Amino acid sequence: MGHHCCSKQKVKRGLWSPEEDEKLIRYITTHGHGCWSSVPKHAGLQRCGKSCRLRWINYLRPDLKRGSFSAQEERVIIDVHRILGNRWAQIAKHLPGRTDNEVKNFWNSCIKKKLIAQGLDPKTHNLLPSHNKNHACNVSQLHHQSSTPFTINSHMKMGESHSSVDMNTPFITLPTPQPPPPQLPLHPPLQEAIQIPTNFPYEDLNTSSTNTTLLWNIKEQSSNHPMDFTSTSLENTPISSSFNPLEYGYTDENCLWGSNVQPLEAQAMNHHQQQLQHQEQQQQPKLREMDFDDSNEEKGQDMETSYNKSHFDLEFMESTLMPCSIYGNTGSMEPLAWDDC
DNA sequence: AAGCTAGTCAACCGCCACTCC
DNA sequence: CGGAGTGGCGGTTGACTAGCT
Repeated sequence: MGHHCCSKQKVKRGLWSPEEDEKLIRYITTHGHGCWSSVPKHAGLQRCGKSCRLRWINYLRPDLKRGSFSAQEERVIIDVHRILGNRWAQIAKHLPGRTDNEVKNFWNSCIKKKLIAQGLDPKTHNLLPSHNKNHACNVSQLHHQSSTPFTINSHMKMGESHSSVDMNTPFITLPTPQPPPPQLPLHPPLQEAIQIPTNFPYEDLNTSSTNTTLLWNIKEQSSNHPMDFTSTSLENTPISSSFNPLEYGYTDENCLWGSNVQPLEAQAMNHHQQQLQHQEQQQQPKLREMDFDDSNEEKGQDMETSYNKSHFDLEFMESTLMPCSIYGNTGSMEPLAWDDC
Protein backbone atom coordinates (compact mmCIF):
# COMPACT_ATOMS: atom_id res chain seq x y z
CA MET A 1 0.00 0.00 0.00
CA GLY A 2 1.58 3.15 -1.14
CA HIS A 3 0.94 6.76 -0.63
CA HIS A 4 -1.97 8.47 -2.32
CA CYS A 5 0.28 10.19 -4.77
CA CYS A 6 1.75 6.98 -6.08
CA SER A 7 -0.86 4.36 -5.41
CA LYS A 8 -2.05 4.49 -8.98
CA GLN A 9 1.36 4.56 -10.51
CA LYS A 10 3.67 1.75 -11.31
CA VAL A 11 6.64 2.70 -9.26
CA LYS A 12 10.00 1.24 -8.55
CA ARG A 13 10.95 0.51 -4.98
CA GLY A 14 14.10 -0.24 -3.12
CA LEU A 15 17.50 1.28 -3.35
CA TRP A 16 18.14 4.13 -5.68
CA SER A 17 20.58 3.68 -8.52
CA PRO A 18 23.19 6.32 -9.32
CA GLU A 19 21.30 7.07 -12.50
CA GLU A 20 18.13 7.77 -10.59
CA ASP A 21 20.01 9.95 -8.18
CA GLU A 22 21.47 11.89 -11.03
CA LYS A 23 18.07 12.43 -12.61
CA LEU A 24 16.59 13.63 -9.37
CA ILE A 25 19.47 15.93 -8.59
CA ARG A 26 19.47 17.37 -12.07
CA TYR A 27 15.78 18.04 -11.99
CA ILE A 28 15.61 19.58 -8.55
CA THR A 29 18.68 21.72 -8.96
CA THR A 30 17.30 23.17 -12.14
CA HIS A 31 13.60 23.34 -11.39
CA GLY A 32 13.22 22.93 -7.66
CA HIS A 33 11.02 20.19 -6.38
CA GLY A 34 7.76 22.12 -6.46
CA CYS A 35 5.00 19.59 -6.04
CA TRP A 36 6.67 16.35 -5.13
CA SER A 37 4.02 14.25 -6.75
CA SER A 38 4.94 15.68 -10.10
CA VAL A 39 8.68 15.37 -9.64
CA PRO A 40 9.06 11.76 -10.78
CA LYS A 41 7.11 12.41 -13.93
CA HIS A 42 9.10 15.48 -14.87
CA ALA A 43 12.39 13.97 -13.80
CA GLY A 44 11.78 10.77 -15.72
CA LEU A 45 11.75 8.55 -12.68
CA GLN A 46 9.66 5.48 -11.99
CA ARG A 47 9.32 6.45 -8.38
CA CYS A 48 6.57 7.93 -6.32
CA GLY A 49 6.85 11.54 -5.28
CA LYS A 50 7.16 10.63 -1.70
CA SER A 51 10.11 8.41 -2.42
CA CYS A 52 11.74 11.22 -4.37
CA ARG A 53 11.20 13.61 -1.52
CA LEU A 54 12.68 11.19 0.96
CA ARG A 55 15.66 10.45 -1.23
CA TRP A 56 16.33 14.13 -1.68
CA ILE A 57 15.90 15.09 1.94
CA ASN A 58 17.77 12.20 3.44
CA TYR A 59 20.52 11.66 0.95
CA LEU A 60 20.88 13.98 -2.01
CA ARG A 61 20.38 17.39 -0.47
CA PRO A 62 23.61 19.32 -0.89
CA ASP A 63 23.70 20.73 2.62
CA LEU A 64 23.80 17.37 4.31
CA LYS A 65 26.71 16.80 6.56
CA ARG A 66 26.96 13.02 6.36
CA GLY A 67 29.59 11.16 8.27
CA SER A 68 29.71 10.21 11.88
CA PHE A 69 28.08 12.11 14.66
CA SER A 70 30.40 14.14 16.83
CA ALA A 71 30.34 14.04 20.59
CA GLN A 72 28.71 17.44 20.55
CA GLU A 73 25.97 16.31 18.25
CA GLU A 74 25.43 13.28 20.39
CA ARG A 75 25.09 15.50 23.41
CA VAL A 76 22.55 17.70 21.69
CA ILE A 77 20.55 14.70 20.65
CA ILE A 78 20.42 13.37 24.16
CA ASP A 79 19.55 16.69 25.69
CA VAL A 80 16.82 17.54 23.24
CA HIS A 81 15.50 14.03 23.30
CA ARG A 82 15.13 14.22 27.03
CA ILE A 83 12.75 17.12 26.51
CA LEU A 84 10.99 16.23 23.31
CA GLY A 85 11.12 12.49 23.16
CA ASN A 86 11.10 10.82 19.77
CA ARG A 87 10.47 13.97 17.82
CA TRP A 88 13.27 13.31 15.46
CA ALA A 89 12.49 16.07 13.07
CA GLN A 90 12.58 18.60 15.89
CA ILE A 91 15.79 17.17 17.22
CA ALA A 92 17.34 17.22 13.77
CA LYS A 93 16.60 20.93 13.50
CA HIS A 94 19.19 21.47 16.17
CA LEU A 95 21.78 19.59 14.18
CA PRO A 96 22.60 21.41 10.99
CA GLY A 97 23.15 19.06 8.12
CA ARG A 98 21.53 16.13 9.83
CA THR A 99 18.24 14.53 8.93
CA ASP A 100 15.60 13.15 11.20
CA ASN A 101 16.28 9.74 9.74
CA GLU A 102 19.94 9.96 10.59
CA VAL A 103 19.22 11.11 14.11
CA LYS A 104 16.67 8.39 14.57
CA ASN A 105 19.02 5.70 13.30
CA PHE A 106 21.83 6.99 15.44
CA TRP A 107 19.61 6.99 18.46
CA ASN A 108 18.36 3.49 17.89
CA SER A 109 21.69 2.00 16.97
CA CYS A 110 23.96 3.75 19.42
CA ILE A 111 22.68 6.18 21.99
CA LYS A 112 19.83 4.03 23.16
CA LYS A 113 22.14 1.17 23.92
CA LYS A 114 24.59 3.37 25.68
CA LEU A 115 21.88 4.77 27.88
CA ILE A 116 20.69 1.32 28.75
CA ALA A 117 24.23 0.19 29.41
CA GLN A 118 24.55 3.04 31.87
CA GLY A 119 21.35 2.06 33.57
CA LEU A 120 19.26 4.83 32.11
CA ASP A 121 15.88 4.47 30.58
CA PRO A 122 16.21 5.74 27.01
CA LYS A 123 12.64 6.96 27.11
CA THR A 124 12.65 8.90 30.32
CA HIS A 125 16.38 9.35 30.79
CA ASN A 126 15.87 8.35 34.37
CA LEU A 127 17.58 5.51 36.05
CA LEU A 128 16.10 2.15 35.27
CA PRO A 129 14.32 0.49 38.19
CA SER A 130 16.94 -2.21 38.37
CA HIS A 131 19.55 0.45 39.00
CA ASN A 132 17.58 2.55 41.39
CA LYS A 133 18.16 0.43 44.42
CA ASN A 134 21.86 0.74 44.03
CA HIS A 135 22.17 4.21 42.74
CA ALA A 136 22.90 5.81 46.08
CA CYS A 137 25.99 3.79 46.54
CA ASN A 138 26.84 4.16 42.89
CA VAL A 139 26.75 7.89 43.22
CA SER A 140 29.16 7.81 46.08
CA GLN A 141 31.50 5.78 43.99
CA LEU A 142 31.16 7.70 40.84
CA HIS A 143 34.07 9.98 41.16
CA HIS A 144 36.29 7.26 42.46
CA GLN A 145 35.87 5.12 39.43
CA SER A 146 37.63 5.65 36.21
CA SER A 147 35.00 4.19 33.95
CA THR A 148 31.81 5.64 35.28
CA PRO A 149 29.45 7.54 33.07
CA PHE A 150 30.89 10.67 34.55
CA THR A 151 34.46 10.20 33.74
CA ILE A 152 35.89 11.65 30.66
CA ASN A 153 36.99 9.43 27.91
CA SER A 154 39.16 10.94 25.28
CA HIS A 155 38.77 8.07 22.88
CA MET A 156 35.97 9.63 20.98
CA LYS A 157 37.32 12.29 18.76
CA MET A 158 35.44 14.61 16.55
CA GLY A 159 34.20 12.75 13.55
CA GLU A 160 35.00 9.36 14.91
CA SER A 161 32.58 6.74 13.88
CA HIS A 162 29.89 6.29 16.44
CA SER A 163 29.99 2.61 15.76
CA SER A 164 33.35 2.46 17.40
CA VAL A 165 32.32 4.18 20.57
CA ASP A 166 32.46 1.87 23.48
CA MET A 167 29.66 1.66 25.93
CA ASN A 168 31.55 3.41 28.63
CA THR A 169 32.03 6.50 26.62
CA PRO A 170 30.33 9.29 28.50
CA PHE A 171 27.64 11.22 26.80
CA ILE A 172 29.01 14.42 28.06
CA THR A 173 32.48 15.44 27.35
CA LEU A 174 33.78 18.42 29.08
CA PRO A 175 35.11 21.54 27.53
CA THR A 176 38.41 23.08 28.23
CA PRO A 177 38.10 25.46 31.14
CA GLN A 178 37.86 28.90 29.77
CA PRO A 179 35.93 32.09 30.11
CA PRO A 180 32.83 32.48 28.02
CA PRO A 181 33.28 34.07 24.64
CA PRO A 182 33.47 37.80 25.11
CA GLN A 183 30.82 38.48 22.53
CA LEU A 184 28.36 36.35 24.43
CA PRO A 185 28.45 37.37 28.06
CA LEU A 186 26.67 35.06 30.39
CA HIS A 187 23.77 36.29 32.34
CA PRO A 188 24.85 37.34 35.78
CA PRO A 189 23.20 34.37 37.47
CA LEU A 190 24.92 32.06 35.10
CA GLN A 191 28.20 33.76 35.52
CA GLU A 192 27.91 32.89 39.12
CA ALA A 193 26.53 29.46 38.63
CA ILE A 194 28.47 28.22 35.67
CA GLN A 195 32.10 28.09 36.36
CA ILE A 196 34.42 25.49 35.13
CA PRO A 197 36.11 23.72 37.97
CA THR A 198 39.78 23.28 37.64
CA ASN A 199 39.96 20.01 39.40
CA PHE A 200 37.77 17.89 37.19
CA PRO A 201 39.51 14.79 35.96
CA TYR A 202 38.71 15.45 32.40
CA GLU A 203 40.69 15.56 29.25
CA ASP A 204 40.44 18.02 26.50
CA LEU A 205 38.27 16.68 23.78
CA ASN A 206 40.48 18.28 21.23
CA THR A 207 37.61 20.28 20.05
CA SER A 208 37.34 23.95 19.55
CA SER A 209 36.95 26.42 22.33
CA THR A 210 33.23 26.67 21.84
CA ASN A 211 32.06 23.33 22.88
CA THR A 212 29.92 24.51 25.56
CA THR A 213 27.50 24.25 27.80
CA LEU A 214 26.30 21.65 30.04
CA LEU A 215 28.74 22.11 32.73
CA TRP A 216 28.64 24.02 35.92
CA ASN A 217 30.45 24.09 39.09
CA ILE A 218 28.39 22.57 41.79
CA LYS A 219 30.93 23.34 44.40
CA GLU A 220 31.20 27.00 43.62
CA GLN A 221 27.53 27.71 43.48
CA SER A 222 26.64 25.81 46.58
CA SER A 223 27.34 28.67 48.92
CA ASN A 224 24.46 30.77 47.73
CA HIS A 225 22.47 28.31 45.76
CA PRO A 226 19.42 26.85 47.44
CA MET A 227 20.45 23.43 46.34
CA ASP A 228 23.30 22.49 48.57
CA PHE A 229 25.52 20.17 46.72
CA THR A 230 28.32 20.20 49.21
CA SER A 231 26.46 17.67 51.23
CA THR A 232 26.50 15.23 48.41
CA SER A 233 29.19 13.02 47.21
CA LEU A 234 28.83 14.53 43.81
CA GLU A 235 30.76 17.49 44.92
CA ASN A 236 33.38 17.27 42.30
CA THR A 237 31.54 15.16 39.88
CA PRO A 238 30.92 16.68 36.52
CA ILE A 239 27.31 16.21 35.69
CA SER A 240 26.43 14.47 32.54
CA SER A 241 23.41 15.77 30.79
CA SER A 242 22.34 12.24 30.22
CA PHE A 243 22.62 11.52 33.85
CA ASN A 244 19.40 12.67 35.33
CA PRO A 245 19.90 14.29 38.71
CA LEU A 246 16.18 14.55 39.10
CA GLU A 247 16.59 11.12 40.47
CA TYR A 248 18.62 12.57 43.27
CA GLY A 249 16.18 15.18 44.30
CA TYR A 250 17.55 18.22 42.58
CA THR A 251 17.15 19.63 39.18
CA ASP A 252 19.72 20.06 36.54
CA GLU A 253 17.91 22.34 34.24
CA ASN A 254 20.94 24.50 34.05
CA CYS A 255 22.69 21.55 32.64
CA LEU A 256 19.92 20.96 30.23
CA TRP A 257 19.68 24.43 28.91
CA GLY A 258 22.37 25.98 26.90
CA SER A 259 24.91 28.21 28.43
CA ASN A 260 23.02 31.31 27.52
CA VAL A 261 19.51 30.20 28.17
CA GLN A 262 17.84 28.81 31.20
CA PRO A 263 14.30 28.54 32.40
CA LEU A 264 13.38 31.65 34.25
CA GLU A 265 11.42 29.66 36.76
CA ALA A 266 14.50 27.86 37.90
CA GLN A 267 16.09 31.06 39.02
CA ALA A 268 13.44 32.40 41.31
CA MET A 269 15.02 30.74 44.26
CA ASN A 270 16.04 33.37 46.68
CA HIS A 271 16.19 37.06 47.12
CA HIS A 272 19.58 37.47 45.65
CA GLN A 273 18.64 35.56 42.58
CA GLN A 274 15.42 37.45 42.24
CA GLN A 275 17.41 40.58 41.89
CA LEU A 276 19.56 38.96 39.33
CA GLN A 277 16.51 37.71 37.59
CA HIS A 278 15.35 41.24 37.15
CA GLN A 279 18.57 41.99 35.38
CA GLU A 280 18.15 38.97 33.26
CA GLN A 281 14.67 39.92 32.21
CA GLN A 282 16.08 43.12 30.92
CA GLN A 283 18.33 41.06 28.76
CA GLN A 284 15.62 38.96 27.20
CA PRO A 285 15.89 40.68 23.85
CA LYS A 286 19.50 39.64 23.77
CA LEU A 287 18.45 36.10 24.40
CA ARG A 288 16.32 36.15 21.34
CA GLU A 289 19.20 37.36 19.29
CA MET A 290 21.26 34.51 20.50
CA ASP A 291 18.72 31.91 19.63
CA PHE A 292 19.85 29.09 17.53
CA ASP A 293 17.37 29.55 14.78
CA ASP A 294 16.61 27.62 11.70
CA SER A 295 17.75 30.34 9.41
CA ASN A 296 21.25 29.78 10.57
CA GLU A 297 20.93 26.14 9.92
CA GLU A 298 19.63 26.72 6.46
CA LYS A 299 22.66 28.74 5.71
CA GLY A 300 24.69 25.75 6.56
CA GLN A 301 26.16 27.53 9.47
CA ASP A 302 29.04 25.77 10.98
CA MET A 303 28.32 23.71 14.03
CA GLU A 304 30.89 25.50 16.06
CA THR A 305 29.21 28.79 15.45
CA SER A 306 25.94 27.27 16.35
CA TYR A 307 27.27 26.06 19.63
CA ASN A 308 28.31 29.54 20.50
CA LYS A 309 24.64 30.15 20.69
CA SER A 310 22.05 28.32 22.61
CA HIS A 311 21.21 24.81 21.66
CA PHE A 312 17.61 25.74 21.77
CA ASP A 313 15.60 28.12 19.75
CA LEU A 314 12.79 30.19 21.07
CA GLU A 315 10.11 28.07 19.55
CA PHE A 316 11.63 25.10 21.20
CA MET A 317 11.73 26.87 24.52
CA GLU A 318 8.16 27.98 24.27
CA SER A 319 7.07 24.53 23.35
CA THR A 320 8.75 22.99 26.30
CA LEU A 321 8.60 25.49 29.11
CA MET A 322 5.98 24.52 31.61
CA PRO A 323 4.69 26.05 34.80
CA CYS A 324 7.22 26.68 37.49
CA SER A 325 6.36 23.64 39.45
CA ILE A 326 7.89 21.24 37.07
CA TYR A 327 11.39 22.35 37.77
CA GLY A 328 11.35 21.26 41.32
CA ASN A 329 9.44 18.13 40.84
CA THR A 330 11.07 14.81 40.50
CA GLY A 331 9.90 13.04 37.44
CA SER A 332 8.35 16.15 36.11
CA MET A 333 9.97 15.68 32.78
CA GLU A 334 7.69 12.85 31.89
CA PRO A 335 4.55 14.86 31.33
CA LEU A 336 6.62 17.37 29.48
CA ALA A 337 8.23 14.97 27.16
CA TRP A 338 5.98 12.01 26.91
CA ASP A 339 2.50 13.31 26.95
CA ASP A 340 2.00 12.41 23.34
CA CYS A 341 4.16 9.38 23.02
C1' DA B 1 36.32 -20.34 3.81
C1' DA B 2 31.66 -20.72 5.28
C1' DG B 3 28.01 -19.81 8.28
C1' DC B 4 26.00 -17.12 11.77
C1' DT B 5 24.95 -12.92 14.28
C1' DA B 6 24.57 -8.22 15.33
C1' DG B 7 24.83 -3.56 13.77
C1' DT B 8 23.91 0.04 10.45
C1' DC B 9 21.18 2.67 7.56
C1' DA B 10 18.35 3.59 3.39
C1' DA B 11 13.85 3.10 2.31
C1' DC B 12 9.13 2.03 3.03
C1' DC B 13 4.69 2.11 5.63
C1' DG B 14 1.02 4.18 7.81
C1' DC B 15 -0.81 7.83 10.09
C1' DC B 16 -1.82 12.70 10.81
C1' DA B 17 -2.36 17.53 9.64
C1' DC B 18 -2.98 20.88 6.41
C1' DT B 19 -4.76 22.99 2.16
C1' DC B 20 -7.76 23.34 -1.53
C1' DC B 21 -11.94 22.76 -3.88
C1' DC C 1 -18.54 20.76 5.91
C1' DG C 2 -16.29 16.95 3.86
C1' DG C 3 -13.37 14.59 0.66
C1' DA C 4 -9.15 14.45 -2.11
C1' DG C 5 -4.46 15.48 -2.53
C1' DT C 6 -0.22 16.34 -0.48
C1' DG C 7 3.61 17.03 2.82
C1' DG C 8 5.64 15.63 6.92
C1' DC C 9 6.70 12.63 10.53
C1' DG C 10 7.77 8.48 13.48
C1' DG C 11 7.96 3.52 13.42
C1' DT C 12 9.53 -0.36 11.16
C1' DT C 13 11.67 -3.29 7.76
C1' DG C 14 15.10 -5.44 5.20
C1' DA C 15 19.41 -5.33 2.55
C1' DC C 16 23.99 -5.00 3.35
C1' DT C 17 28.23 -5.39 6.03
C1' DA C 18 31.54 -6.37 9.59
C1' DG C 19 32.94 -9.29 13.04
C1' DC C 20 33.01 -13.57 15.24
C1' DT C 21 33.10 -18.66 15.50
